[in-house]
Amino acid sequence: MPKPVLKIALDVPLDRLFDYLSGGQSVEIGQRVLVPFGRSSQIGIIMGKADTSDFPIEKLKPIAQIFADEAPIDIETLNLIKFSADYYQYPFGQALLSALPARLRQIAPAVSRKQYAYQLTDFGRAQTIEQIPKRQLVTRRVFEALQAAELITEAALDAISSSARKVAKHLVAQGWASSQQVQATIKTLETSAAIEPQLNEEQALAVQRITQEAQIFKPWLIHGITGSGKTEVYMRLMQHILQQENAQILVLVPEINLTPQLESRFRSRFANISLVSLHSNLSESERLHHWQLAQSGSAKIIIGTRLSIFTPLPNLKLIIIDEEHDGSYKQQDSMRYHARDIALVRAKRLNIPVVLGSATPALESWHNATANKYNLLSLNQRAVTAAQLPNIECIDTTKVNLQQGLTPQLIAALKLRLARKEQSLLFINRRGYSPVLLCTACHWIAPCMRCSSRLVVHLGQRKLRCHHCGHEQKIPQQCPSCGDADLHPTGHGTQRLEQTLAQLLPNARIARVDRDSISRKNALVEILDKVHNQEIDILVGTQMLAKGHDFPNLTLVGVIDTDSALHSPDFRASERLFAQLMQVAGRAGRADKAGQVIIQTQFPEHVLFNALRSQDYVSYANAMLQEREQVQFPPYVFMALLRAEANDFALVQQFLNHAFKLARGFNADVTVYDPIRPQMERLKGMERGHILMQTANRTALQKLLRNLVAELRGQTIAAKVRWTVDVDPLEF
DNA sequence: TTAATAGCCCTG
DNA sequence: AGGGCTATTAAC
Repeated sequence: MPKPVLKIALDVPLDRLFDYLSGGQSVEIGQRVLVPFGRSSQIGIIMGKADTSDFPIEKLKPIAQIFADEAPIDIETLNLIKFSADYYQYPFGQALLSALPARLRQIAPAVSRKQYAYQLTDFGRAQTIEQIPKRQLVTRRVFEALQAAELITEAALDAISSSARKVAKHLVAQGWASSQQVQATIKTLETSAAIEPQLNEEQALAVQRITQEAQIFKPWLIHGITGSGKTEVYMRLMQHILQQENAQILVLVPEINLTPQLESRFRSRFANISLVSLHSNLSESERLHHWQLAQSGSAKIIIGTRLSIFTPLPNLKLIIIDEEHDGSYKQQDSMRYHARDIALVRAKRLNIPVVLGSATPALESWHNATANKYNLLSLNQRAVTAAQLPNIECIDTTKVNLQQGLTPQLIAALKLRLARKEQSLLFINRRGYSPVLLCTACHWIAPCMRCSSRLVVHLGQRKLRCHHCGHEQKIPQQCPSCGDADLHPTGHGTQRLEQTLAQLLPNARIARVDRDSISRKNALVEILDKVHNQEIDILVGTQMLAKGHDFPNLTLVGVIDTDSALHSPDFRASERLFAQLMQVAGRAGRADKAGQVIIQTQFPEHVLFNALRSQDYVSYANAMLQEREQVQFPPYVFMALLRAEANDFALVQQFLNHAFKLARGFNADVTVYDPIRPQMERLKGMERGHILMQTANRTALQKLLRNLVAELRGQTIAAKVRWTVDVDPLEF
């Protein structure tokens, strides 16, 4: 006789389970159900079964529906999400439901697993590959695949390219192929795997050491300079792990911009192994489909962004975290988890290795490596032996005459590359035309009405725009403060730099890469293709360009203005800047051509630039760690923030003062600082404030937060503000 | 958190 | 009495 009471997790901000009657149906833990809740319905997950309830049993409602044909979520995944919800002080039900694909959170549509498969029509069989233009590579490969096999499923098409489905549909429209619906299975193409390059000594050693201990929990930190071939090491490890039957591997990547590259490298190396990606650019049904392939164990390699750390993976044997220092592993809303930290927990619980890779590890990770909590593996040689490290120089902008923000040295270097038919990259971390609109008469600066920020001039659209809240307005004709008509866009952004370059170097072919120019889905890929085909001479862009793109003919990198980060009040700003500059510098001279990096700055003697010039992450990291230890900042202490915001700052103040008194009373081991305002005092019309809590004792902090949150929930003042706890915050 | 409802002041 | 507002409380 099945137990009558079910404990169910729901997507509600109440940190507890709800009891329902099973109605005599047999159910499993982890199964998805539909239940009546209040006057509506909710999707829930069964977390337990019991004979009785603490709630009056006659008030319990029966569940409305069990999704019995779906595989339940396994206990390991449920426990991992439970741990995260507890650690990050977030309601478990919400944590759990938000880890599922959106389709599984919706009440209406049943799960769709129908899939299409394609085959050539008689007409299609009569065609030859020569009829497809050489440049339509994907179309050619799809056509070849269709010729070779009787029936090609969508999963198999995915293995060719992410655009292969579209191509197949196009072939149907042309009458070359026909489609039919099939049972969802997963087949992959048998194609010849890409050739494996020779490993250098360091790479070989890294692979050897990790594979020797591949059956147990061990965190590895691969510190490899740009171009040292980290990806090749990952792939050898994956090959080794995949020898175990059914083994699954999770590869975390920071952002979706990076995924297609890594994905295609993995696809060509592991041509006959099923690989899926999980990221927010997928359609809802694709995401569900990939997630289910992962959950069923049929997908062996899973490449995903931070959320994929919570994907059910029945045979997970290895976790790889690429660019582990990247801030996008930390979620900045709802449950503010850090995917890298959760990955460590997951690997430990499964007793499997976890590999972190970076050219500039996060100081937290570096600290763990020097303390022997992580095993450090260094790759100091570039994998292409001919490739040399770039020559980095700083130009003092206070000592030369700038031409539209550019130093003569940088302009000369750009001209030289043009003459040599080599490519250049200019890095400027400010999009738009200019960061401020200034009235030269009264020094009024256009502010955002909803945020404590300045509006950025976007000349192309003749608009002022707030980069924090998205607010847009027309550029005023005269100063709203003094009526003067002399309003000047001041400072440089990507658009202005692009325009300046076009004037200075009229023959250069220039492309700009920032969030504005690549809003279209394929725009970035198209520009990068053009760069590869030598159709672009100069790339202008923001940090988007810093990541993982390999341009063999790029020999010059110019860095325009990063000085503001040198003196930022955020103690992590210099760590981020160093990582970013190391990364952009690494874009120069990857192949056999020596690269040059020119940094324009007012502070050429700054220690950060000295470390950068010698490409010396290690000594700079050690110096930063020493500083952090002296002033007792992370990783030497643990921090948590209680953040609050409301339309009315008085409410924020009232709430934080109350919380402050509570927190002070809980635990003397934790230092609780007075409520303060963050750098961005106002954001999207909300007044903000926070309390910082700090301690060397993580357990004490956890305990305090648990008590504090429990106490605050349900207090009247807490209902009047929006508040969240941020454990191990990255931004203040 | 949302949403229903209890409580309160106001008008008529 | 009932409209309109805010504060309180339940959600299984």
